[in-house]
Amino acid sequence: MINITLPDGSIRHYEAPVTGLDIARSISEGLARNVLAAKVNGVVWDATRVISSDASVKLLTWDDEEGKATMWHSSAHLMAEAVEALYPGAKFGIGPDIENGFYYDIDLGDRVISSDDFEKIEQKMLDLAREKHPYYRREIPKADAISHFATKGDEYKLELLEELQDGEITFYESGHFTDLCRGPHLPDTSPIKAVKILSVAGAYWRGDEKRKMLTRLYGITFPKQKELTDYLTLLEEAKKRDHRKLGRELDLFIFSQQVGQGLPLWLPKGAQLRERLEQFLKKLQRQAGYLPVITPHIGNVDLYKTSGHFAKYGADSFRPILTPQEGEAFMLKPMNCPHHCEIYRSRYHSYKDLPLRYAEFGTVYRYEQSGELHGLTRVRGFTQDDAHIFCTPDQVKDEFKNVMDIILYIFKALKFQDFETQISLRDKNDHEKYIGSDENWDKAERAIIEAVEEKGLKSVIAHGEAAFYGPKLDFMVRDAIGRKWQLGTIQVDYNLPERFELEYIGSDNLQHRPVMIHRAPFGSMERFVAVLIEHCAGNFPLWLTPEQVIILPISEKYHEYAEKVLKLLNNSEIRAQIDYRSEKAGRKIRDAELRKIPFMLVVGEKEAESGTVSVRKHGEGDLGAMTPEKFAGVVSDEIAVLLDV
RNA sequence: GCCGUUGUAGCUCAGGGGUAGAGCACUUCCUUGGUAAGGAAGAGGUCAUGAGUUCAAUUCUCAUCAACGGCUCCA
Repeated sequence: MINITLPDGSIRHYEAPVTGLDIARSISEGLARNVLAAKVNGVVWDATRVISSDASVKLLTWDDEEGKATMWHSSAHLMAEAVEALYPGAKFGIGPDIENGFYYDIDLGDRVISSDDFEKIEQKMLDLAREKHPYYRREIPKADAISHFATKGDEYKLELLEELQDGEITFYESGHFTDLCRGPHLPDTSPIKAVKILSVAGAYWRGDEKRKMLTRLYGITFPKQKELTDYLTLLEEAKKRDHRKLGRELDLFIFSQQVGQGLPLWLPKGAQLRERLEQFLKKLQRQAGYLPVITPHIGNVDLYKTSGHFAKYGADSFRPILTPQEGEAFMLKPMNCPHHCEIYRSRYHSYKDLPLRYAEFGTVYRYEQSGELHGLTRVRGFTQDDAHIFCTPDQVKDEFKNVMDIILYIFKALKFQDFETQISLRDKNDHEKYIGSDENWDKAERAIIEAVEEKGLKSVIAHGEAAFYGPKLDFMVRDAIGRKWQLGTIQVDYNLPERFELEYIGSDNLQHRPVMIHRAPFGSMERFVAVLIEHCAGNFPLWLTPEQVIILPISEKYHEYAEKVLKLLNNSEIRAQIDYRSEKAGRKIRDAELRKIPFMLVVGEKEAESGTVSVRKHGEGDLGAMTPEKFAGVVSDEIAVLLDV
């Protein structure tokens, strides 16, 4: 007798060992048809795997993340089978499920797969799926596994096998494809009804740039054709939010090959947007006790030797600039912190001065590999909303929390609700990668973890992701197509104060070393604006948007009245313009809607006579007529609401 | 940097061994209008750059540059 506890707490009794599929059948045929895998005592298993003792079981379907993952993992095998059939002799690396679909890394020898080949692979997958091949799980001795792949000549699987212990090796077989795999998998291929190969890319074997580059095929599958269609529509919609596309359409920024790759040119509207963000943060920083500083765009190489940046990144930086006479070497500023350290060092400090918070919108230049550049999110010249807080060790946690408050306020004001936070700690086994003592690292890591806990923020801990000089807390936000970008960052640093021999005189009249906190709530203006564009699809909050209002005269006869309205609005600090073109109202409205201008004011005979404006709101439509004064009130009210968070 | 794809007008794209096309945008003219595109005419391109093949290259080959999708990297 076996007792199976289901998620609702009910217990079902079975005479003999059962599989997840058996349990599903005993509940309903419909469930049995939909079950993709079974979670047995918290571990995802094949639905066909025998459960021989009492267990709690959750049957997984397409509605469960783990059900989807199982389906996609099985789909990766299906794709591999199709590729093997179409490209005999292909060798296979790894093929996991991912957030949206799956991929498989394949060594095709001299052959190349391009997007033209996707259709035939999709078709082959569908043909194979229809044959309803079961996925068989087999436990296999290591020696047999090795001989299988040695015969096949697949060195990648052999390498993976080297790391596995005898007794924990399983093979999965479906159709003509056998793979070294931990599983779990679908009962058979039949749930895979809709297939799309999404893209092909190169990927280094085991993520190591020194090793061979394999062909990585990305795909996704669904149990229904409609879900695939919906997913593809979603992708199309996301593309419309792409900041590179909107940046051009809304005249925010451009790139020029003449100027150089990764060097954005901010157009007037983009510059206004960015300046407004800067002013917003500057105000917050004034209130929080930050002091502005300004430092040059270049710094002597020795400065970066002192900071340690030169040793770490010198080889991967823009080459130093030399003076013609003296032969001095200057680097384009890759970081603001060394400059700020020099400012701190320029005079004696008492503990009474601390914390000292130096803030600067500092433009830095970093050589990023050409393949890395991406719109405004990854550039070679960018402006950090940087600040460095010099404080006593006791002040670290409070200062850290104050910075978190600023970041959280900004995210709230801009409606970034679904951000993630990541605590990046060092890899304790890798001493090469970091500078500074273990003791200081421990102190800094503890301070961050505690501050995050005390703020009640949910976060993930990433070991080995710390900067070389200290641990950090990053705020990550996703772009339109789900890629994660780091925006705000707070980093504790015990190392630069050491390297620059920074000091303060304590109440004991002895010299002490301050702690430094690097922080940038936006991260970089470029990346932040990029993510903001995608986040709001170009419909910026009223207080930020470069053009708040456009006045649309019905005909030339009302230009004079339009100008009167404009003057009034400008006096109320509202950013408005007049569309003087000799176009019909419908046309002017359409263009203003496409430009995503929040308010349109239609003025014609009626309005001129009654001293009103007809207000139309972007995306909503006609709000009716009101006096310009009342409209100005509407605008300032809306801004007040947006900023009251 | 690596793998793959792409590069034709400001933008979106069609075309194709015999020195180029559309729509939108732009300019001018007509039109003076009421909540998502009024009409006409015009101007605009060394077909990314450089070599090669050819009687002839924007088209084919190669290289370079850049963009795009990934990988690696990211102070």
